[in-house]
Amino acid sequence: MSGLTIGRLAEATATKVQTIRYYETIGLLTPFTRTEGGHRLYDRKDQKRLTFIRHARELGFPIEAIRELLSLSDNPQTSCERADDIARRRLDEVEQRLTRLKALQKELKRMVAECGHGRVCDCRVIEVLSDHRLCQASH
Amino acid sequence: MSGLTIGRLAEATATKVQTIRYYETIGLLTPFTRTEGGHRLYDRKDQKRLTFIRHARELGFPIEAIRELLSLSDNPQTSCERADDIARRRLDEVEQRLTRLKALQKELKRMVAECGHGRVCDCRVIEVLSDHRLCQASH
DNA sequence: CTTGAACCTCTAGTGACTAGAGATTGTAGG
DNA sequence: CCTACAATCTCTAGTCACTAGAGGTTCAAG
Repeated sequence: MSGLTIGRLAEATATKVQTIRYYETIGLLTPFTRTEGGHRLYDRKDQKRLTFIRHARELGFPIEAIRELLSLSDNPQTSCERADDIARRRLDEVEQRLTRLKALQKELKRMVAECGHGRVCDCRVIEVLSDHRLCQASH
Repeated sequence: MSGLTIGRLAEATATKVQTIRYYETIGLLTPFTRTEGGHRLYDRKDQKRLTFIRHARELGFPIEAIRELLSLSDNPQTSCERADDIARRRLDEVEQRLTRLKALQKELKRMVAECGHGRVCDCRVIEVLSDHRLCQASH
């Protein structure tokens, strides 16, 4: 009997069993076959595909982008312009988030640093939250 | 007739009408009264409360944390230790995300930079996604 | 008194999983 | 061959913080 069970595949790719099944329901990853009893069986190709999916997810690509990247990957002769495009868009997003998070970090740091550890009525954390004008960074 | 309608409150706080209603269903913000016909009416205190909520959301505090911060704010004589704690936890989260996003940024930048704009079979984007070992940063 | 904007409630959808119930299958040991 | 029991199956619902829309009612201006 060749093929990995869903449990083994989950182990091999550090993915939860339910997640793998979820990818099947949304049409991202179908097991190459099933046992007579209905258990899923995956082959090496499936495993590679899942690795690709997980890696892209780790980099924060949304499922729909991954769907497109997979279909590009399945057609190696096509131009890689779209892949490039998708990656660049993701990079833009990441950079926007970075900018925002840095502003948040600054503000939170200041709030925490200025808290005198006394009562709520004197608390800088509560005070700043009540009044945006007390913020220095824009967020 | 005193008080703001939901629409005016929405305008004043740059919040969507539905979002304000949502905050009511989860018990975060109740209008101080209603018209005979059932329309919500908000007062200044409600507006301040919503401002607090929105500001905290902008800083990424989850609703449950905001609920607690609000109740602290309503009891100014209590110690601000918890408020401090919540803010510090949020700061930790933000810093963790920053670290991760910086790693993603690095990896995506490299992917995009190394793409030769040719065919998919030679595409660095696709190649890196297929094989995590090609990544330099851990993510 | 009419018009039409603003409001009402209720339900369902988003993204990417995650959790659990209740039933079936696979496999190792006896 | 039988028995445990782990692993798997399907199906449904929950997560978070909204967002969108249907279908109906109220309010304010003219």
